[in-house]
Amino acid sequence: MAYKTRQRDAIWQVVVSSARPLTAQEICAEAAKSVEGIGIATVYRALKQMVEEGQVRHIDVPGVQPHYENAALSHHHFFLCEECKRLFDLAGCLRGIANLLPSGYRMKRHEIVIYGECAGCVSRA
Amino acid sequence: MAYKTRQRDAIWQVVVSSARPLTAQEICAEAAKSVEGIGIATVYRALKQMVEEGQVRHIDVPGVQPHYENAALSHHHFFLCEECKRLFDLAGCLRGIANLLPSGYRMKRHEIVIYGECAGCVSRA
DNA sequence: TGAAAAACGAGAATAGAATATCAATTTCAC
DNA sequence: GTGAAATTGATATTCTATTCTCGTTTTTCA
Repeated sequence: MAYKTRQRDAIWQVVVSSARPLTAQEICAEAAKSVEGIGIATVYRALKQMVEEGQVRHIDVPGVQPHYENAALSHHHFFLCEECKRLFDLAGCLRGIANLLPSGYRMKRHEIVIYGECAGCVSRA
Repeated sequence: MAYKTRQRDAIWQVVVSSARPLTAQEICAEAAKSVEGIGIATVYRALKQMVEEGQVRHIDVPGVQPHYENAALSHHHFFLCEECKRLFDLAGCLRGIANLLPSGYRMKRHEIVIYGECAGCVSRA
């Protein structure tokens, strides 16, 4: 049985209230504001469980550590700022992706990642 | 100065004559057919140099080891077969990718990866 | 309230790709 | 052909995100 703990509550709160995907480190740092001294192992344990239970999504983008976000968010893709290395959500998707497939191939899912500079870094430059 | 060696020739030949991106391991195994006993360190060294010199492209797709391919190939994306774990090239691209960007964001490049089953695995199933 | 089960935190251990090391071999310019 | 410089292959080492270990603490529920 799963126990309800201050640590897990804090981790969950951080994930669902974030406007963008976060790394385990970022989640740990943010959760530490509510639960002082929370350990990174606890964050990994909780995230792993939440991913298995389908509440949290694990996001792998080349070039940066894995990120995590609320799995309830609708289908979308990501933007990686090469300047500040932060990952952002992109709204919407594209049509015609299946047209890229050679005949005989079956598509199960797809990922789109855009690399560049976020608004903050563009204006700061 | 760079010396021309049997090993490098073999590695280069494997890369340019492959119909799809290969991993360092695959390249090593394939190159071993021309140069018996070629070591994995040599493959990594050669690939690293070729990437720096712009002849070879380093491809990072989540879930599989890095792959390498001829950098002279025109812009395209990738398909990962979740059954046989092989990576394939997809011809062409999509329009309107920049439309996904929030205002103020600057796109430098993009990646599209489709996951599914390749023709071989579909027909074998 | 008490006891069993689960979770915690700190730090050690793991794993796997990539790099470094180094003696032996190969390449190249002359 | 010769010697300096580069490369090779085997293996040790590094690196770092994640998991494991384990003694302690917290949660749950009768």
